[in-house]
Amino acid sequence: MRYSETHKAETHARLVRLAGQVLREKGPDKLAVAELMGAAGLTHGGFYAHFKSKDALLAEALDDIFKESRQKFHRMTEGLLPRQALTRYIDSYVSSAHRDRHSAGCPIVALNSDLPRQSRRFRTTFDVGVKMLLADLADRINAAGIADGGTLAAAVFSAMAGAVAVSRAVSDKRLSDELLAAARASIKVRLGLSDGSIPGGTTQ
Amino acid sequence: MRYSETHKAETHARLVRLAGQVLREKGPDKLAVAELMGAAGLTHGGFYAHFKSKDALLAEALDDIFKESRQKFHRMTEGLLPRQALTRYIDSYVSSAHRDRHSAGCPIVALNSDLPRQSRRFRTTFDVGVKMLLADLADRINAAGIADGGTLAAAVFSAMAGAVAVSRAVSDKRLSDELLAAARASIKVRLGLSDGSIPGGTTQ
DNA sequence: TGTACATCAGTGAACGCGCGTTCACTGATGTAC
DNA sequence: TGTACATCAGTGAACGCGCGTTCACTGATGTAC
Repeated sequence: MRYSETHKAETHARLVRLAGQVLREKGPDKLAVAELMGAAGLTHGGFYAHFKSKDALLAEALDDIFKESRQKFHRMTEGLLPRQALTRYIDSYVSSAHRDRHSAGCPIVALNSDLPRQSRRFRTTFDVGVKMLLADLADRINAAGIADGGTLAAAVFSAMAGAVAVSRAVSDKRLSDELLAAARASIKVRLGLSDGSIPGGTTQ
Repeated sequence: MRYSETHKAETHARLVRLAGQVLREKGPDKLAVAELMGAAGLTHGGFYAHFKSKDALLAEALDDIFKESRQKFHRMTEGLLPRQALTRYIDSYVSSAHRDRHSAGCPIVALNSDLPRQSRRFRTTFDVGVKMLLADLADRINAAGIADGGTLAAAVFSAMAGAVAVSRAVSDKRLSDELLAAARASIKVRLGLSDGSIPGGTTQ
C-alpha cells in the first residue's frame, strides 16, 4: 500500500502523542515499544522506521508533553488578571483532577523519581522543560506584583509538584485529599493570594 | 556448613538493610534479586529461604527504611528547643546532602513516581510510613507554638519532598541548588521560622 | 563412644517471560521509458 | 498507452538479554540410639 504525502509525519506525530500519555502513566521503563505500536494499530517492527531507538522516542515525547503543557497553561489563564491567573493555575495544578489523570498531567510529577535513572538526552530535555516552566511561572508572579518572582517560582513550583506527587503516591484517598487541600491553601498563603483559611471545596 | 543460631536472622536483616539502600537508589523495578544476593555475598537461589517473593522483600525493606528514618529524625533533634528542632529538620531535609545521597534518603522522595505502580502491600506499608511521618511533624509544629500543625505538616512536608525530588530530577546542578535554597527559605517563611531573606550558604 | 540420620542455609542449573532491536520481506503505487 | 522497476511504510519471525522463580542437590553439624 502506498500512503499520502503527509502519512508518515502523521503516524509519527500520533506515536509521539500516544507515547506521551503512556510515558506519564507507566513511566519510561514500562512503556513497551510493541505495546505502543499495537495501541497505534501497527506492529512493532515498524517502530524503527520512525525512531532511532526507544530512547529517541522518549525524548521526543517528553519534549512534546512540555510544549503541550505550556500551551495548556497559557490557554487556561488567557484574559485573566495576573493574580487571578496565578490562582487559577495553582487551583488546577494542585487538584484531585490532576492527581487522577496521570496520562495528561505534569511530566515532572509523573516522572519525578524515574529521572535520575534516565539517559542524558532525556534528562536534558527535561531540564529545558523545567526551566521554561519556571520562567513562565516567575513572569506570572512578577506580573501579579509579588516580589522576587524568580526565587518564589522555584519554591512554589516544587511545592505544587510535591503536593501532587505525594498525593499520588499515597493510596489512602482521604489522606491524599487532605494533602492536596492543605498544600493548595498553604501555597496561596505563601504568595499572598488568600488569607490562610481553606476556602470551601476542592477543584475537581 | 552449619550456622549459628542467630545466623539466619542476621542474614535476613542484612538483606533487608541492603535492599533498603538499593531500593532507594534504583527503584523497586531495577532492584534485581540476583544482584542483591550477590552484593550480600550469596547466590540468588537462597533468596527464597528468606522471602516469599521479591514483593515481600520490598515491603519489608520499605518498612525498615521508615523506621530507621524516624529514629534518625528523633536523634537529630534530640535536646533541641521545638523551633530549633523544626529548623534543623527542614535544613537537613531540604539540603544538597539529602539530594545527593539517594540510598540513605527519604523513601518518599526516592520512590515518588514509582508508587502508583506498586503492589497493594507495598503501598499500604508506604501509607503507614507517611502517616507516622506526618504525625511526628505535626507534633513538632504544634510544639513550636505554630497554629494548625496537622494541616501545615501536610503542606510543609509535601513542599519539602517536592523540593528534594525536583532537585534530583533536574540535572543542571546550578538550577538544582537554586531550587533547594529557594524552597528551604520559603518553607521557613511559611512557618514563621525566619524573616524571608535567604541566609547565606546551603546546608551541605 | 561411635554410627546413621535429620536438619537446613545456601548452591547453581533451568524455566518461562517480557522486551528492545534487527532484518528479510510485502505490496500498493509512482515513475521512467 | 503499456510494461518494468523503484520506493517505502509497515510486517512478523527471530535474536539476545535480564529477570523472578523453582527445585534437586550439597555439606557441615546436631541428635538419636
